[in-house]
Amino acid sequence: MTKPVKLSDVAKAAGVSKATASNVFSWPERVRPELRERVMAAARSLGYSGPDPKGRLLSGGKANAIGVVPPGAFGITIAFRHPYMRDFLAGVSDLCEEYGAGLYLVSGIEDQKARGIRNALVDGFILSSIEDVDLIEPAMRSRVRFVVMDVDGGPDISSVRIDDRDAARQAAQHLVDLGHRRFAILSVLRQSGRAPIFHGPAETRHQLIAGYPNDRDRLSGIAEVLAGIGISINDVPIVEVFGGSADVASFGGAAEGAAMLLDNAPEATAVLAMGDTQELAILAEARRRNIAVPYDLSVDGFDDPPQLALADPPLTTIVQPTVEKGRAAARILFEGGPPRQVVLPVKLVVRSSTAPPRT
Amino acid sequence: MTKPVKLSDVAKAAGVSKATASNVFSWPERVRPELRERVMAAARSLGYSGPDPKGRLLSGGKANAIGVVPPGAFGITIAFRHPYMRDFLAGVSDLCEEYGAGLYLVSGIEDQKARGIRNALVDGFILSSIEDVDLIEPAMRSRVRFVVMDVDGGPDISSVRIDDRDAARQAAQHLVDLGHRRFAILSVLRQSGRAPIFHGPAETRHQLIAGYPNDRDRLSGIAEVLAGIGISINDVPIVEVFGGSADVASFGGAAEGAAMLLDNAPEATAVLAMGDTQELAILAEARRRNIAVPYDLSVDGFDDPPQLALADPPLTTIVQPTVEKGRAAARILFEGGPPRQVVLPVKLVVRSSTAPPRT
DNA sequence: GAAAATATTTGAACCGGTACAAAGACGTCA
DNA sequence: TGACGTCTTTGTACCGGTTCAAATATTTTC
Repeated sequence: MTKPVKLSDVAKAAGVSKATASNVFSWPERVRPELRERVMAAARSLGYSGPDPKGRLLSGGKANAIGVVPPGAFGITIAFRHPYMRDFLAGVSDLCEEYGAGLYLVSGIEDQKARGIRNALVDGFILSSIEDVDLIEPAMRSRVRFVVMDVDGGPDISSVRIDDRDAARQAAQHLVDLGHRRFAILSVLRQSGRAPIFHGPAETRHQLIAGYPNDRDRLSGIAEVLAGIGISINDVPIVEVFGGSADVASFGGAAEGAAMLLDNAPEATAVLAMGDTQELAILAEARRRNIAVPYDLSVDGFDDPPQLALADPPLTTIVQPTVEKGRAAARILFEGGPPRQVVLPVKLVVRSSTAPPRT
Repeated sequence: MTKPVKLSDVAKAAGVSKATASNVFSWPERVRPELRERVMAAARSLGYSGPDPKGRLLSGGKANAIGVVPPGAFGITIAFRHPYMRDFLAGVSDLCEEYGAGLYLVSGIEDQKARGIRNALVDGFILSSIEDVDLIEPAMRSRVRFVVMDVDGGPDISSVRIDDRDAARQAAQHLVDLGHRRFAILSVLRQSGRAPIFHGPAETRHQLIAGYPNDRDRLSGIAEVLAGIGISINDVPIVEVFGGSADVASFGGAAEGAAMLLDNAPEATAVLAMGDTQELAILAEARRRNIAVPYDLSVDGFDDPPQLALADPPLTTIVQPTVEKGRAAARILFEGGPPRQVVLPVKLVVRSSTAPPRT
């Protein structure tokens, strides 16, 4: 293994200073053509193919890449297997291409992630999921900019998220417009391994619920709409359940939660499921009980992996602008400037899981 | 913007040498606990959060990442949108996760790619497509290892590809077994913008064809099987056509090529399409002419994007072990050692586009 | 033709760490 | 007590470039 040629070797061979040799590659127009050609010739004959990015990087340069920290416990591979992540990253990659930057996927699961963040050679980060909130701390320590997805980290942290409250309003309003008056909510518990929790009537429900701010926002959006027709959110039965992934046939604990909800709220004509997994779980549980969706029960949810449209019946749901979320996050990183908080609008897609109540 | 703290600042603050401070972070067990704690305390109070990867990288370290150069003219975004690339990268990412390394997607289209390669901060590369053959040169100049996909670059270049000849044998044998005797071939021309070329009877057809070695291998696999039943490949009508992407509704020039083939080989009972786009194009053209597949014409192809299974009728085709290709390529990079050439087996998936000839 | 303006080239100081041999500290054994 | 082995710590030389002010050439200007 022969020692690799470096810039100073070329400079010496061409009889110029290192600085000049450097200019030949990085600022050719600053060097007299004759000399430039001499350096090039030397480089060619030594087999030098341009500055090593390692050196360039250290010397104040940019890595010319942004990093994405994939969510959850599956590591990088989820980036290519989960429909949401694929769309999201497609958006990120659009901007990377536009700015001629590379895209780096940070490996590591669980506690390894922080290490992955510290060691990544990038100019900025995207923490791609709400599950990464505990990575905000290490990300702030790292010396590069970053953007958090789905969380409002305050004015000092760049973030991109959807308008959860408005999303909930749209979903709830849709059911109200259909004539529903008796609701039940299957909410999200973001703690793996926790059993479903049933909440009967209670005061200030939407502040007590154990979810993330996003989930509280959704609840308060629902509360707002229901208040408009004289219903208090405090009277609506709620089950919180850890959802797992909609990709997993079992839906994690969501199946159990769905059963609990139907047990405790048999009078409901409409269920607001606050996640895609939850929505699929309710559908499955309803089928098991011979409850016809949407005739006996309307189901409306959040998020839209392909399964929802392919379900039977196709599920009404709130659709996130997933690709646009990726674009927005990357844009913040590339454009620089002070931290920004971007809130993107969502869209209610009415399919066939909602209908007027039977009565 | 305050100047970032560096290792030497910490060392000074703790009253130790830079080397000791470095050890505290990289080889803690080499430093006496008392001193270690003193350095850590200094680091904490200065807000230093561990060695900057930039410095570490330059100093002989590894980037701890491998790069993938996406094929074609779409840049990175194809990595998340093209079914083949998604599967391939899922395989690559499996290995990255296993080795705790990051995955870097190199941006740049066309001639920008070489620059992207030179500037990428990675320990190794995968040139992910046969379309990247012209990048082998720049890749060799770069100082890192690399693997080429789908091409046999000889013993000095690591490569991963499928057994094209055997794939063709399987496809041809399948048609022969069904009883077909009159064949036509829709081959691949890998030059964008070229018009389809019709090849009537000619000598040593499979050597003259203008394709890549892979396509020649496929032709010679077919030739071998046909020779077994007394048919010379030289008597089989062939159209070569640039395929474009199967994602594009128009199939690029493939539609034109399909028409040319059916015009010139009306007697054929079976078409061997040498690419997925070609197969879809033949199917579409047959439908336009009211030729029933598979009753009037059997169609067998290579590669298996989801469209093929969803086509009407579902298409018989050769399926590549796409994920495994990604794994194998990454494995070569991670395991190191001398260049290796990996050839993976393929599988014929019989669906509904092939049947015995009508006669 | 000389001073002034402009274009090139260069030396030296970083960029932020790691590696390794040599030096110093400490304990052990004869 | 002195030679010797083991642990720690340190000085110094890289890793491979970029940058910038100062030095040197080359043109312009009058």
